[in-house]
Amino acid sequence: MDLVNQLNTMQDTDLALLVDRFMRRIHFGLQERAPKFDRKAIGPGGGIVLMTLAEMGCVGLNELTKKVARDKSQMTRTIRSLESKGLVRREPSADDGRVNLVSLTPEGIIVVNELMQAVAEVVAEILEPISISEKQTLKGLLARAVS
Amino acid sequence: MDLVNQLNTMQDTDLALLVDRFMRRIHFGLQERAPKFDRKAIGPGGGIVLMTLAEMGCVGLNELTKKVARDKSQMTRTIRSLESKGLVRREPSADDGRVNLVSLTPEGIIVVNELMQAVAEVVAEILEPISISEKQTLKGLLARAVS
DNA sequence: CGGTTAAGTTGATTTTGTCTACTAATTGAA
DNA sequence: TTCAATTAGTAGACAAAATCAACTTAACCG
Repeated sequence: MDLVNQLNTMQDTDLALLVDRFMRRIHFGLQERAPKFDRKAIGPGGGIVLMTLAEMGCVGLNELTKKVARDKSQMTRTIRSLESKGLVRREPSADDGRVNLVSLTPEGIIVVNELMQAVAEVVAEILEPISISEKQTLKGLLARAVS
Repeated sequence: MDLVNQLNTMQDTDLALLVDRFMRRIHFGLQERAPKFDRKAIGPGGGIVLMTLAEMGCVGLNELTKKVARDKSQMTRTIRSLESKGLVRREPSADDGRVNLVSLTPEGIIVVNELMQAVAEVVAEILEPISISEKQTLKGLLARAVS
């Protein structure tokens, strides 16, 4: 790594802090609005799973776990909780007897739509100081980084 | 809000997921390297506080709490833990008898430097697919958003 | 067939987050 | 000046999430 790269790397530290603060602001923003959309008390953990399911469709628990970058055992419990609330459905895969396919129920779709609207509002609020084209840039960069 | 804005806002949802995944990847990256730099077992919570202190210098607990966007009572406990490890120091403020000023000790500075190097490496690794100028853009956008 | 790997579950433990109540110091206005 | 309201910080209790290890079952591969 050359000198320019090294100097640049050292500055990346605060990027981690920025991302953390971004995350926390989303969190607080959603918490404020929770009474309006979180009637099922899904919480942050459940919310991320639901939104990821909305993105991925019907998917095995393990694959879902990798996507959200959390622990398998925790995912089992989160899914069970969402299932008990009627928001997701599980069915054994026909192809592979080990995998349990998880997907949103019709009610889950309603709930995740309400959630996503709240998330969109909160994010829009946080990103208010930057322009629309900059938002696209930001999203594109993040997507390339974490893909 | 006009139609274009509204459409755009709806897409902001996945930005929250991207930020979450980014955060988790930093987390896992650091966890892998933890044996190499986290000799004091400060953990994620302590790490964020130490890095924030490195950024802010000597600062009251309440101000620090607002910066990292966490709970006051939790911050009290985190600081106490770091203090017991000799990484931070507390002293009552001369100006205001209520505030406890927190700052890094010399040992804390050493530890936070090691930590920041690890963070920088992990972030650089995650951001490997994007160019240096794009990193600057990303950081600038995030800074403007969460400032 | 038998060993190895992968998916998922369970249990135990720790770390964080959250909420309420509290003390002490400060502020500010009658 | 005095007293009510606010602010900084602490403590306790509890809930949510993360972590780690052990285990079952199914699939894979030689």
